[in-house]
Amino acid sequence: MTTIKGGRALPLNTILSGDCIEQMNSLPEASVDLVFADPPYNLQLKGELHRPDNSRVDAVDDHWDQFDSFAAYDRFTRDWLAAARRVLKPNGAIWVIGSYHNVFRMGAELQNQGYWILNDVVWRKSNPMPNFRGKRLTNAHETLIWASRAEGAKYTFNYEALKSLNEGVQMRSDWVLPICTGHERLKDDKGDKAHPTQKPESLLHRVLVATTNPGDVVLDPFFGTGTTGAVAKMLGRDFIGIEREERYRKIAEERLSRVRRFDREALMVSSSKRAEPRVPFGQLVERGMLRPGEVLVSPRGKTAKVRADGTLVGDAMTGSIHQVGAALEGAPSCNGWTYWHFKRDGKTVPIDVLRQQIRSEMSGRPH
Amino acid sequence: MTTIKGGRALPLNTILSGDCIEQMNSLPEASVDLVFADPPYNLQLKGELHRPDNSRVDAVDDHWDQFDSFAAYDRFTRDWLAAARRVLKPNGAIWVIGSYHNVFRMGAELQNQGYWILNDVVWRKSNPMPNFRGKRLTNAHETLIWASRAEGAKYTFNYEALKSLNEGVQMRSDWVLPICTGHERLKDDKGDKAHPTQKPESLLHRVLVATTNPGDVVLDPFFGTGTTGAVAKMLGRDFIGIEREERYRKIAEERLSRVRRFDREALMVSSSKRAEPRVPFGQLVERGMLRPGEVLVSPRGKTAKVRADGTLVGDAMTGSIHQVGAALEGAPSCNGWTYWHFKRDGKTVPIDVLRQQIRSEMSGRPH
DNA sequence: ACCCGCGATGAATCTGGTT
DNA sequence: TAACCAGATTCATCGCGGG
Repeated sequence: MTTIKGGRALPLNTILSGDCIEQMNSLPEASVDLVFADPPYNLQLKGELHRPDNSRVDAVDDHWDQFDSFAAYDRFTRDWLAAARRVLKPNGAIWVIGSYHNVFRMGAELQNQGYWILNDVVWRKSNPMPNFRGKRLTNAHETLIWASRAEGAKYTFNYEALKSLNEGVQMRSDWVLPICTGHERLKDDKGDKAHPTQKPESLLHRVLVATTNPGDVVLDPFFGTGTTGAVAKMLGRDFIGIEREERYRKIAEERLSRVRRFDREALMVSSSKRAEPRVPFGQLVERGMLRPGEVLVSPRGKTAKVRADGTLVGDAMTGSIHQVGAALEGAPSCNGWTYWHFKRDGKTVPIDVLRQQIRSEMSGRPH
Repeated sequence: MTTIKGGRALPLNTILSGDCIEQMNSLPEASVDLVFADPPYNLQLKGELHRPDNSRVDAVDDHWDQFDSFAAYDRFTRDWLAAARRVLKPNGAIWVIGSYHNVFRMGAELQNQGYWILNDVVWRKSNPMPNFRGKRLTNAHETLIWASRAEGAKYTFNYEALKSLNEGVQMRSDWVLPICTGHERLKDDKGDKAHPTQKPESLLHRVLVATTNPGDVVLDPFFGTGTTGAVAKMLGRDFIGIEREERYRKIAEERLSRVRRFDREALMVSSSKRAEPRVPFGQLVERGMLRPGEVLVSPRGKTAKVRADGTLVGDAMTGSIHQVGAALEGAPSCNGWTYWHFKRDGKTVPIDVLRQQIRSEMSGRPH
């Protein structure tokens, strides 16, 4: 348990029982970094059907019947998404997963509530169940939606880590992963599958590496047998689970007790340049790596002269390395660090090399 | 022109001008077999976007894609879907295509109106535009929804035809197809793209082969430059197009005049050459075949540790399996797959064995 | 004829810290 | 809060021109 402002406890790394909406509403607001939600779509709604105006269903037309069950599902979706939004930190984000039965309704409601969709992601199953009757296409994928709490939020995205996971190429919105089978698939006493829709750990691994950092709090309001919690624990994230069914909670507890966290070094992830400390160009001059008066050269042969204050003098233009580069190229912007080169021993070297040198001195450790 | 019951003419193989809702409402009810609709996506683009090389991205900023609010877009969606449903035959079906900006709203409204969703289909683009700022996943797919006019309708589905299109394996709900480029992409007088969102003929080919028969009537209420009509004509289906913008209608008319029935069949057999699928090393980690923190060994006894993002940590060096191998050997390059080994049951095994395992799971994998 | 390198481009809700 | 500005960021493919 961790105590946060207001003195209320955040029940970290535990599974709460009961209704997820009530439980989320009992948590302090703005307290979790990420929500991962795999809600049910086969709700048993018959018997509690009301139109929005509370009139009775007279069932002349099964179209109406359908409308009412969609309305009930929409109410449920609206309520749990609102509860999730309340507990999310301002820069938090959410993942939801579903199939065509429910994902369109979730996506529309996410937008209605002010969540800001970042990507929809297709989980392409490498080993789906075939369509036996040959009446439709093999349903070989599920859809995830990744959204920040609001437009403009500074969501977490470990771009470089995902690029590494994908062998150096930018990660796409379609992910090929096998469904959960074999030893990973939890069984009950009778050897049947313990949960009908257990998600593969590989899917959660990718989600959590992509959009959380170690120490983040991940909430799963439909915890089931605890895949989210298990992967969170492995990856050094904290989790909060909510699950209504006691039998799933028990299986999840047992599963979590067996999970071990990976060691700290393994959890470090490739970081982007953006995360590295900023080095002002002037420092290269101060340190004598470049001399005032020295001439820098662009790839296409333009030149500029270094001044003592770290500005450049080009053709009819003075300013930062970026400004002068942009002006010379007629471009909207320019990264002066990679644009400008200097000469040493007959070789032409980008000035970024000097920045790297300073950075490695600062960290004392090469990356 | 064909005359049907009630004496009203069905304007086959022509492009109607004007508002698609009005035009659909002027057609006789229950008269078309299939609707294919590629409506405005309601993209909400803020500023300009530049590629890393500073070139400007030519974005979809056309007036027809602008809506004031979700409410306005929802009204538009409700109206055109209702109009389409009226003109559909009882056993008719509809395809809509969209991205995360609009597809959830379309899917929900389809369900609300009593359409019966049969599949959602993912068009996985083999050559999408990358995410230039590294802030999200590459948006590498669009979503299609296939729905019958009502639950229980006897919709058309050419199961065997699709199976043969797919080298004898049941067609899945994810289709890998390139975007429309090269000579197929229509250009205007200035050599720029004539329409910002022209769809590839291969996509329409698959849709029409799957869910229509020769002689069926296909209606496209957002005809654009006429891809639906062109493929329908090639395949011996009749079409009705509706398009508001005169410049698109003119281009489509000209295009259709050049199309000949059948001349495409031979070409459309998907190229059988298929390279071995690339398996990123990171997938072995995500799938739990290797654990973060686990130590890999080289033939000459060098070691490195696996991280959660699929990179290796060696002596004073972090990077891909290939980079770290090359660095340790002082070689310009290194095939990490054969260089690195892991231990299981006392045996030392190259990691390439695990890659083979994944590939065999994927095999039989259709495109 | 064939190969290679270069430039162009595609439905995109695409920055973030400091002053 | 708005303005300013440093500076980080791309993959597959096609067409074309030169060798």
